[in-house]
Amino acid sequence: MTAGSNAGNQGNAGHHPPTSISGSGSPSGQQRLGLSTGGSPSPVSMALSLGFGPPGHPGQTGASQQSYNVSFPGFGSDAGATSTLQLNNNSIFGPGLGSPVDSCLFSLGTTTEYPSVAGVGGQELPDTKEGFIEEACPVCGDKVSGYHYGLLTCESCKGFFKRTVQNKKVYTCVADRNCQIDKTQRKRCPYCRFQKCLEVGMKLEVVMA
DNA sequence: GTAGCCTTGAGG
DNA sequence: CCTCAAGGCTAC
Ligand SMILES: [Zn+2]
Ligand SMILES: [Zn+2]
Repeated sequence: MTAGSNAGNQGNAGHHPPTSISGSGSPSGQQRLGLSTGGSPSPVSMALSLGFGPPGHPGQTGASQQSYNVSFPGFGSDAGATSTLQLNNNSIFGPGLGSPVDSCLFSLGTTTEYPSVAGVGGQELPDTKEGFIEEACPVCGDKVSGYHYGLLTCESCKGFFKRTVQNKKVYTCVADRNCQIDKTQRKRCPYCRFQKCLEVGMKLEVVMA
């Protein structure tokens, strides 16, 4: 459970939990994606299954639970690693938010990979000694401005994530929910952008807290 | 709606 | 007092 364990952990009731990433150790241990291709230069070939519980029925008791199921069946090391993120209670996609989809399955081709983040080759951790060489936002690839909602992201994605969660915005992908999120295309499909935000590990609880 | 900049406030 | 991140503000 590389991801499941720390999916909703860290009682971030306070403020800065682990800010001691300067040079050693893991920041907050937000290594949720089973990208542990330790030794496997495998490309990003995976199929993500986002399983939304309640499709958004008003009859629901307010959608007490929200679960994102991310599975990676195409990984050599971890065959079929499944990460489950469970959001109890205040699910953003609860009452007012009709989930755009019940379940969507999109596959990222071999050529489909993140901008320039360590991503496949490693984790989304800063890096060795000199601060973070990887100053690329894991979502859009823009320059990182600092830690936002659990990981290093750019200012725009920080604001986007904030706006989305706080105002409980609902987006809809006109395509097949597999839009490429780029710095220049990130405005194109907010749905896929937000999905990538979650996929990358941005924490909803921090915003809703 | 987007994104840069500023303010706030806790923790060290 | 300094640092960092959450969140507010606002020009575009
Ligand atoms: Zn970004
Ligand atoms: Zn899309």
